[in-house]
Amino acid sequence: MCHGRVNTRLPVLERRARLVDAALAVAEQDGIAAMTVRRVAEQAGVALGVVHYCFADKDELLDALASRIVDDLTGAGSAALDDAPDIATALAAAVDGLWAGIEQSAGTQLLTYEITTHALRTPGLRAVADRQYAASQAAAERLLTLVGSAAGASWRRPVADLAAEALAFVDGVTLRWLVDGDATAARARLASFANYLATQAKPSRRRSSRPHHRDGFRR
Amino acid sequence: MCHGRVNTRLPVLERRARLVDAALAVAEQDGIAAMTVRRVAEQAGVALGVVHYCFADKDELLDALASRIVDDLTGAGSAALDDAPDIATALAAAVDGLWAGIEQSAGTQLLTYEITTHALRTPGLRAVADRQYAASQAAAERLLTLVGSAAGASWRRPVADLAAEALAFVDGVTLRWLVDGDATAARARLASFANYLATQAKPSRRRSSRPHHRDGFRR
DNA sequence: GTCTATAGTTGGATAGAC
DNA sequence: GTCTATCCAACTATAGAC
Repeated sequence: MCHGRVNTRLPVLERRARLVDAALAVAEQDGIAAMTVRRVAEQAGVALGVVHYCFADKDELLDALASRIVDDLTGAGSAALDDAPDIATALAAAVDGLWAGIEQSAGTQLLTYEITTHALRTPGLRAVADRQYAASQAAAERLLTLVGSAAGASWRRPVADLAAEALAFVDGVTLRWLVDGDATAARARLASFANYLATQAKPSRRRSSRPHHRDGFRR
Repeated sequence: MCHGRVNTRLPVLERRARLVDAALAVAEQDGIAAMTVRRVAEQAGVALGVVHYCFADKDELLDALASRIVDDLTGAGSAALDDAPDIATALAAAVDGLWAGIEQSAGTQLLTYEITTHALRTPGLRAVADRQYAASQAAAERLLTLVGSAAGASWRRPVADLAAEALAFVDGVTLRWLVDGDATAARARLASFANYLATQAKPSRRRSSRPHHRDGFRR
């Protein structure tokens, strides 16, 4: 007979996954401080003890939650970019996609900041914060590389440096948006930074649709 | 008879100030979650009940703490800038001073992010986050205006916009520095943003403090 | 594997003595 | 104004029944 959809008697890994789902739901809604073992158990529809059976302690659950969020966020941001006539167009498209993803996940964004600060305060969770930034940095580098190739341009400075700067800016803009709720201003700020980034690229291959060429001089 | 230095029988306002001091010490050290009413009372050397006598509840104490931090941080950042030959020099000096202030107050910086996220999660503390950003925005505008006049330049775009962008960038750079501890990279990122800001200014008056005019022809 | 029951802490808040 | 004593709620974690 089929194994059915009942919640009881799940393999541990499956149970862990569902508990992380529950933890995410609670933390997204009411913040990291509200994510207690009790509420997670309640949200998952299991008894309190089950959580402690699947995770050594609360920190381990939080660690798993952080990994889950990192996977969700970096996985979502990897949509392909269409070819673009120039770097400004490609950057605008990238910013659009990026901001759309951010705007529809406000709770998760806020939660990310909460997890970062909490990890910095908790000795045993130091690796969590490192992982968050390593993943974000990698995603930013991937996106910039994609933008470059979509526009047929290359970057004048190391992509890692540009990605770090872009990441910092997006972080700051997002945090402020969470506070003031002004999405229009946030988008304008991102557009402004995209303008700056455009000055950091130079055409590296001839675009088929661009008859004229402009000479490159350094800085 | 003098009123002495004993801790007992203080006027309420003085007592409140000392409790905020204590709250700041605790929160800087161990984070906002560790800032319990009990620990604050202990740190201040008073009984638990005293805190509840001076503050209606914990949120009111936290509100006062947030105000205190905002005052400290924006007050510290208002050092005068010397006259500078050009905008790049003025910006470099401003960044130096800004970063020096940030680097020597890591605990407070982290605490600021914690307070922001906590305020966003707590309906009664919404005003706290708004106040933080209003003060930061004002300080950033003040600094940029100062930079402009020190270099005898004016900004091509509204100072408010540039300040908001600078604030976002500094926020993001600071948060990442708190995670990875790489002050050199942080400074490099700020310097890079200063370069961008320099392109947003144009000379508006002849420098007067120099008898020899090495004047600025724009290369 | 899952549940109930409970131990053991810690925290916010208040009442009432001094 | 300050302190002690106490209430009550919520939390983490574990032990042991099923």
